[in-house]
Amino acid sequence: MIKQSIEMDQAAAILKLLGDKTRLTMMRILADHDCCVCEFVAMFDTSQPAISQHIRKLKDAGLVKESRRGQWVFYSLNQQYEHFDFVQLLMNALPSQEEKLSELEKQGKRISCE
Amino acid sequence: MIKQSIEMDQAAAILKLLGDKTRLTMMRILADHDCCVCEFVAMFDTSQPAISQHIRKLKDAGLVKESRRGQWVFYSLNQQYEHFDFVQLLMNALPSQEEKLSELEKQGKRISCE
DNA sequence: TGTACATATAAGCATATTATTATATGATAA
DNA sequence: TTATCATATAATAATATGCTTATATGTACA
Repeated sequence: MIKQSIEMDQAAAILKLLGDKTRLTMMRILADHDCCVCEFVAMFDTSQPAISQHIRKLKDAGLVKESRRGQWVFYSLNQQYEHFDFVQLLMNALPSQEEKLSELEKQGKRISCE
Repeated sequence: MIKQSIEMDQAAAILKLLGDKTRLTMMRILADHDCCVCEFVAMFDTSQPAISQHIRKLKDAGLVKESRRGQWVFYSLNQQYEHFDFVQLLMNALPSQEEKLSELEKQGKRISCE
């Protein structure tokens, strides 16, 4: 088995993207479940355009993929991403962000998208 | 055994630091051997002050530690760093940078510091 | 078709980042 | 003690980043 290793500039680019608390948290959440934009907006203390712009960076880099479901746009980790295993390794080293979602649920904001 | 998990803002801060090709490569090299500043300067295609400033960021964050040996300043990974295991996990996922050092050796620049 | 909701994009601004040049500091050795 | 080498710091300039507000797009539904 050949160990396909990531190159340094690619790794640096990924780490740079993940070196932002909002994006990193989004990714960690997506590692557990798909999420729609409005949930992220409710979850983070920032504006909808800011969220949208963070997501776009992740999408442009290929880390996440989108799927529209009616009015809503859901995002998920892109398992076809060239360095998905590298991303996963990282996500596994981070604490689950379940509370973020349960908070939403408490506020009744989770279901609003489903 | 309690799994001491890193917090998201700390993780993001580390990833941000490592999200720079020069710093990331430095760290990967240090994961294998201590290195002195002049070696880094010879290795990367950038100025001595630029290198010095990158190292400072890593040092300020606690990721590396310095030790002066005569005229030279050597750096090494700080194994006492609170999130050393997180850093190591990352380094292990990256390709060895041995060629960078062997290039130096070829040019006779490696020994210049020892 | 028009209104409402979800999301994306554009433009502008404040701040952060990184490199460069010039200079300072610190150690060694003649 | 002065010259030299190694490294750090300061000042500055160019560029990147991330936010905000305003607006556009896309979908659903009355």
